[in-house]
Amino acid sequence: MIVRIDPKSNIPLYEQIIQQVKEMCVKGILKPDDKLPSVRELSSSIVINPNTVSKAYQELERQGVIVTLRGKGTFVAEHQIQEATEKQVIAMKKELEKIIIECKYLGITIDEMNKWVQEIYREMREQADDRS
Amino acid sequence: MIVRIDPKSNIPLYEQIIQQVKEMCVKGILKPDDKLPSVRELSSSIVINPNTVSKAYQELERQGVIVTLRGKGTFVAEHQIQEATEKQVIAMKKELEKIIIECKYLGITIDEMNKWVQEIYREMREQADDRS
Amino acid sequence: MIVRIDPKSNIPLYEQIIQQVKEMCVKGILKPDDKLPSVRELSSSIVINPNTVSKAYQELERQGVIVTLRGKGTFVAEHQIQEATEKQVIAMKKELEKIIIECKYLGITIDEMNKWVQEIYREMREQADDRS
Amino acid sequence: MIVRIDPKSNIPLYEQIIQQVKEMCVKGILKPDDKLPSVRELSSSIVINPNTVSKAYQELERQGVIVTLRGKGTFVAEHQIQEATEKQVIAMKKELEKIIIECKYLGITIDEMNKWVQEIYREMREQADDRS
DNA sequence: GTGGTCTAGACCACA
DNA sequence: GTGGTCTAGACCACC
Repeated sequence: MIVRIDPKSNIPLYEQIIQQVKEMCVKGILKPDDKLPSVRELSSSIVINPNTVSKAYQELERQGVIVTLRGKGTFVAEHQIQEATEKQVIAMKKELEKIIIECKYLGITIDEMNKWVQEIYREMREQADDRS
Repeated sequence: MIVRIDPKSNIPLYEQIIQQVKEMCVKGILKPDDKLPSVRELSSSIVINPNTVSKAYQELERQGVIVTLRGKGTFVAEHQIQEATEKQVIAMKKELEKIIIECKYLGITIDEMNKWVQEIYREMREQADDRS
Repeated sequence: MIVRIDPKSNIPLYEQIIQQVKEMCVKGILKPDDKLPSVRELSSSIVINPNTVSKAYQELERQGVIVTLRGKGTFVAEHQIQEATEKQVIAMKKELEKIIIECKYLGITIDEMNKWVQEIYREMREQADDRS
Repeated sequence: MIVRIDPKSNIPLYEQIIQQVKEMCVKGILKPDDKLPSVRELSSSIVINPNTVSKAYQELERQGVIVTLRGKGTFVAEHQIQEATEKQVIAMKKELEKIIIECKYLGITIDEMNKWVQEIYREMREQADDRS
């Protein structure tokens, strides 16, 4: 499992890890029951503090993305479809609106954005298929 | 101009102001040359520190959304479509991907997201038309 | 707000803080909008690391017990009645069963336990009334 | 003797075994002088490390729940009602309070909890009667 | 070996 | 002033 961290980003390191793990799960690069690198392994491989990795793993577990088996390690959980709460839906919508407004200012058209969405979705499907 | 701030949100107050001003500009609620409330007016109306409003205005001016004329006040700038740099495009794409992944985990389908995009765009057009 | 920590307990320090804050909220010692001591204040008053207090506060916020206002501090949230999920109900039931079994081994009768429950409940009501 | 282990639980495996054995004793599924499976038998049947089972058995013996007769095997001990020390009583009370507070936050009423207690007690009696 | 917790101390953004 | 993040390094329980 390859994780790429940008220490200059304003996104917290642990958040970057969370996002990448989720991305890999969605894209099928990580499949249920796959073992994640141990806290120490990952922290030394990307040269950050073990605590930071630990925090990321704990949050991922809280979200049900991974499970930790005592003394054995950390594993990708079974995919479970959650039911989004209304709050969460509103939040996502707001996020989307934010992006659209930003794109408008950057002169990016809705057509371009639609193309991106298709791309992203295609990538998710393809990679998932490759591995199944 | 009505600004709604949520002090409990994890989004910085000054960021919330920036977003709302930009949103109003894009939706046509604020038009070029419209006058914005002064820092003191706005800060007292939403009960936050004037420094926070000031910071928001400064950032908005830096982005070319508004202009301040010394002694006259702050006004909405002429809409100028920027040319997005490659970095910015990649950033927006990444943001979009992040949302899509998140929605996937929340059980929100791509169709629903597409509907949202249509909604948001329609809202932007309609309100802009009302005012033109 | 007085917090008592037992560093010898096998319960994590941050957990002890969480429990005590919740207890004080339920008993009415802490009321909505009351300000909690800052991370630094509390950590120095009970002589533990600020990170530990921070972790407790973050978890409390995640649970909706408290809210943090950026740069202002941490406050007791409005009481909101959650809807327990089935999983949570089963977990609580299991916990209760565990205690009952343990009590059985210790020769504690069900009548004694019932008395405890009454006591605990009375304490919660009384203190809440005192403050309202 | 059927033991069900959840490796994903945050409760240590050896603790889960202890709890289940005690539960079965209290419910009358296991009676004094009943033979328990050997460490190897149990460890292979629930697919965990023999050391873990061994640890559980040792702790159960320490608590006087079971006895091991060298060369013969492990057996359920005579039920002996202990005299609870004050420390233990306080600890159980605290545990109970913790649960009640938690339930309060989950919107579970005291009436519901009382029903649970009745249920649990009934189950303990019935199964004990079946076997006597 | 694994993850969980804690300390000591630092820097940063926010208000 | 506030909380949020991160590092460096330690100890512990569990398997």
